[in-house]
Amino acid sequence: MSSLSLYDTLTRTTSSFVPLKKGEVGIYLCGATVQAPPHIGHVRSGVNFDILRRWLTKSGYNVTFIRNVTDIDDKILHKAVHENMPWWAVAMKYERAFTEAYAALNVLPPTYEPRATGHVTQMIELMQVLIEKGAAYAPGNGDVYLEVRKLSSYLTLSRQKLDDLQPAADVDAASSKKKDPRDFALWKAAKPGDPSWPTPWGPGRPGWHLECSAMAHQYLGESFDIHGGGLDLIFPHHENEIAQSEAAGYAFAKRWLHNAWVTASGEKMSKSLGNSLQVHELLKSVRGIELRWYLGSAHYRSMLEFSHEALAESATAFRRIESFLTRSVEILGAQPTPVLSQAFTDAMNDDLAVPTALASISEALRAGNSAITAGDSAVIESSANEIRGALEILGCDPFDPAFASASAGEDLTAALDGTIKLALEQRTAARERKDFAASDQIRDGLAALGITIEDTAQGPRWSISRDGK
RNA sequence: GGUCGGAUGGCCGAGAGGCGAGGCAAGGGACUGCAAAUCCCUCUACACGGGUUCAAAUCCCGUUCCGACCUCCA
Repeated sequence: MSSLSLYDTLTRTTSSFVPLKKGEVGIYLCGATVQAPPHIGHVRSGVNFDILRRWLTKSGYNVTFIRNVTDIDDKILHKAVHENMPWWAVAMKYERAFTEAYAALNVLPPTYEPRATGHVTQMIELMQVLIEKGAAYAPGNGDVYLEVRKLSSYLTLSRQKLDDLQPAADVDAASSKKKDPRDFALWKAAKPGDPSWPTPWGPGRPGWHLECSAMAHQYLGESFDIHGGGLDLIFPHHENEIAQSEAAGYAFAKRWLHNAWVTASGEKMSKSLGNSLQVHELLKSVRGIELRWYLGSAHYRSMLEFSHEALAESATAFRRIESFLTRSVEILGAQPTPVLSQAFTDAMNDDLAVPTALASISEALRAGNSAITAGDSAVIESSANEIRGALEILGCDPFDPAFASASAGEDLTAALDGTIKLALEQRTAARERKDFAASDQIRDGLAALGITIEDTAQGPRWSISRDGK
């Protein structure tokens, strides 16, 4: 049995994963800033880390998975003006959109999902510690800053030098109270009309970075195993989290994992691409399980170049796997029992090498399909078990109730099945009397309704072939 | 300017010194009344130029192109 190795952005190397506490893993994932509907880049992060979580759980760890919601932020405030809604209504609206997207993709709910606005107390406490230790200062204008010059370890995650950074453009130096232009705001004084919370330094609202340090500390303690997020968070967000937390005396994250982007036309996804790559839009052309399969199929550290063609192709490949499992149930009369193959396990243990793991599924699929032709139920069963075991880890198990069709009830399905079987009996009769015109008419008629007929050794079977949900 | 990635066959996408992942598409074959599904076979690549080595897609040097971050992006 191999053991898990994971990459670490801090060391830029892959190393054996050893938890701080035997049998336990604490993960903090930077979740969404709820200021717009989720696009597939956002949920790729969710899917990638969900696979990590499932794999750790399967490996026997008790995983505490914290994924925050940033529900107060400049963009949310702007959006509130734009949409003529209170800022908290904007945050809630998009938080729900994210929750729905995660659910559609079978991303397991976090152990806890803390909101920034619910942790102002912890943030104030953290700032007090930082000020006491001399790492932060409140210049009297209501802001609180972290003094980055004092931190020798600052910028080690992104491997930059403080003096090489381009000077921040956010402040006109004249009015700034910062000791150094690169000092960053832990807390921002309230401007007229802004939401605010009372603090010892005056009313204000959280800076972007402070929340994560405060919440990670609250739920995972001074030190925890894995901190994750998108590549673009390395600097400044994660760098600043480290600065705040270490200056407060916490050891903080032992390992950093960052997922790469979904790109379109070689570029990182952005709002300029419009709404077409929102999860909500894409789910009109493929099912959630298919979108998840696509997003999870590339290695988490590799860029995934999005195209509608690639997505459609990926969905086709997935249906092929799903179709085998469906047929295995028809033949064996029972759902497969998830089993992990050695090849799959080894691949996953190698820094979650999902693409390699998928190759093992392909092999099992071929063996399983051949076994159907040969009527070898032992091999059908073992192949189906192995495939289901793999799909379960990838969060793409078609038997998972999370993917159960919400629209068609069981009664309806049974009625449809009976109806189609009547037609198929007619067709079989026609074929037996070699009236192929009549049999083809039935098949074409069903095809026009989106129902595909396949003649198998066990007789005809049908499936709904139309795209969509 | 600083930091960090990437370039693999028609397409997607792994690998990271030797035994040429896998998928999709395409062509051929088997099966079929014809299909569909399935299986078998074929096509075999690592941006460019040097170098190291018995051996380089993989290591080193250089070049080109693409991308990301550099204070509120997953």
